[in-house]
Amino acid sequence: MAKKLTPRPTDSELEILRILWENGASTVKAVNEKLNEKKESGYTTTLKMLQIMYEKNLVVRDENERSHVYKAAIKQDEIQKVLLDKLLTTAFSGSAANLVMQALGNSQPSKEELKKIKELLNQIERDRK
Amino acid sequence: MAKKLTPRPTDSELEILRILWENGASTVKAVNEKLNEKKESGYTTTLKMLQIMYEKNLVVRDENERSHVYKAAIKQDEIQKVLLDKLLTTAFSGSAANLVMQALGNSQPSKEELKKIKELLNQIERDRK
DNA sequence: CATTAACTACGAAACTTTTCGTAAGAGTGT
DNA sequence: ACACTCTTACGAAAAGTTTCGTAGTTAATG
Repeated sequence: MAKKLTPRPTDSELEILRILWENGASTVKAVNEKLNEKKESGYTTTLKMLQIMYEKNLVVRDENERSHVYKAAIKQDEIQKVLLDKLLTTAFSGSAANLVMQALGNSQPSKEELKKIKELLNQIERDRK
Repeated sequence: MAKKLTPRPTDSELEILRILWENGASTVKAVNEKLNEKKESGYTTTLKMLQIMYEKNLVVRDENERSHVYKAAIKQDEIQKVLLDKLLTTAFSGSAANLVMQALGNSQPSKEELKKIKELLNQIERDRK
């Protein structure tokens, strides 16, 4: 049975994962074009990154076509959880409430978002009982 | 005028900053001892880290005593904001509400914490009007 | 005043991550 | 078959981070 260790993408890897989550399965060319919207980056650099990510099982690829098609191998949720946990322990000393309050304070949540958050809070309280 | 660029501590630097935030001004020895509670780390390694952090202005130091005394040069809040913003854009595509909900979902906020969060939400709504 | 202990400074090795150049294969058109 | 283009593979340079050994300084102690 293959071991399943927590994925810890580096910053660059995360950038690429975001493109794959947003755009779905993509060729190296497509990923590279997206990357280049933000910053200059050579084609083979992107290729190499994807190859490394493939070795690390961060992505899967379909080699049937001449241009391989890459796809994120992990869900965005999972990485969000991993990174959130890490931030929580390293920068917030484990206090989720502090983290949440900072996040709310620093952002401009819409009315709908506020509502959804409140509902979640109510639900947590209900479940608690 | 001195330039003020966003501090981006590395993981190890953040570990040391946490110790300084928690324990206040500390000698290399004290920091190293704290570090060693978690993992083996040579004295000169810690010293070097603090020296590098000093060059980067992540810490200040008092050289009056033979053992220099280091102190975090940035408030924990500031770093929290920087890292939260980064996480928000890189992993949550900018959706603070999603981040907040994940954080609430993954943690067990106490009754008091829930209350504080609700109050903050109410306040945001009030200010909105 | 020599020895030892507690420090700092600093270069450089070891590791990790990112970037890129070059080679080679495969398909297309002449 | 030849040249041209698009693509992958891969080694290795470049850049960034972490760890540590060694040398030198200061202060205290016999």
